[in-house]
Amino acid sequence: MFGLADCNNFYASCERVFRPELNGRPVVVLSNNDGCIIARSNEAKELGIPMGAPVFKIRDIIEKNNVVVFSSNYALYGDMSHRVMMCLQNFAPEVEVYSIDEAFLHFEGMQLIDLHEYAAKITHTVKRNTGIPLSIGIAHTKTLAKVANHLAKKSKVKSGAFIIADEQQRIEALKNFEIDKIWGVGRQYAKFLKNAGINTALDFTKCNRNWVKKNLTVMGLRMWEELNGMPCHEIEPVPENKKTICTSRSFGNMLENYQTVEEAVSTYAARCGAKLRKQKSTAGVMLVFLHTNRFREDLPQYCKNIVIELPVPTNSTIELVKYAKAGLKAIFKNGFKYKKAGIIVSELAPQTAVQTNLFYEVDHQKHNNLMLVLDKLNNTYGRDTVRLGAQGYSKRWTLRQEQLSPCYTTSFENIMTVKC
DNA sequence: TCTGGGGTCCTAGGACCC
DNA sequence: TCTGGGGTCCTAGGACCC
Repeated sequence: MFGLADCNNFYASCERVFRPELNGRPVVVLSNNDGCIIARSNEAKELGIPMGAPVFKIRDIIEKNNVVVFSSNYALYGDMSHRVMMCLQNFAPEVEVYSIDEAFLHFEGMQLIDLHEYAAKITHTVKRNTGIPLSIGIAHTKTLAKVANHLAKKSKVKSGAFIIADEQQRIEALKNFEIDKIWGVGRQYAKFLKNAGINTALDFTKCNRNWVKKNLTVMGLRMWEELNGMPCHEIEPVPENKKTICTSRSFGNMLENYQTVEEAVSTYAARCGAKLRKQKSTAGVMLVFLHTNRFREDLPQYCKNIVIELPVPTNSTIELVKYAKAGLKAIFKNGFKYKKAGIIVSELAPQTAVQTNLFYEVDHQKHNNLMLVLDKLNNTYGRDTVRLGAQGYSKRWTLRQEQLSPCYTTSFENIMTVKC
């Protein structure tokens, strides 16, 4: 059996762990730059606040109902996520961390006498140890476990668990399960399937196999098989290395000045370097992009990217920043108000297998040694403690985060305060 | 005034090979 | 009027996930 453990309203719940007086009150968490709603407590959902809504469009709901608003605090959520995942490791031989707030558990080889009891024990323990409420769905395939998890959340049973163990339960669960809630059915497929008269998960499982493959590709076919109880997706306890890495941000304010954009882009390149080194990869190709604010139809628009082939694959921040700056120089045009820029690195390869270039003069060993020290310092004392001059000091481009909570669990000062 | 930031996989079609 | 039969690799675009 597979279990899917999914934290309830994760970001909002993280904030509440350290502000227990907010229990029972509507809480929302915003995206970067305090732009959109990306997490809601149950009370906020009941007020009809939609997921993804730009916050300025629902300002009146927020004020009228005294909704508590937080900027996103990924240092906090990342650390809380880690605690939840560590706790889940104790309950199954194989655990796959699927996202910041979700994990698949594979109960392979376990003699589970009473699944309900065991699932309830998991949710209870995670809540007790971390403060985070959890729902868990258990079934014979990952896709069915996803369905079960949805039903666990919907039914609001105290244990937070829902189990699809036999054929009758499977049919019962799928009978009223809306097609667009299935894992793997997005907006386009939902529209297509509804047009074809397929409205529930059960309808879908009764479709002709070839028809499914023809119209929804092999992805759809796997979905169909999994919903019919035949596992296609295995558990992946060890995460694969990334094949592309992207660092991009919208700026807190629109930027016109070249120097300022260059500082931002250099910082994104440095961040890509750190991510590459973390998974022991080098990048062979870099893409730099830049664009104006597409929502401001009253302003002139500009959107451009450039692809740079690196002469020798690298993960050195010094080199990556150099190429990022060159790329930016090639695409930057004066006279526009820029809103967002980013770096995407690809053609990733293991850093142990770099094909060098006879005519390239960079001393890679020297760079590697330097990066090792740089990472060590920044991991210990905080991001960008040591950085390239190109990344700047002005911070005129940084995020807007007006409702940021303290990093309760990761900031040195906070931890000391709590202990005292 | 204010609109997020990451990723993956699959397919069709074109260019090229023999 | 008639125009072979295999392949591979690459890319853009479209779908999906959190």
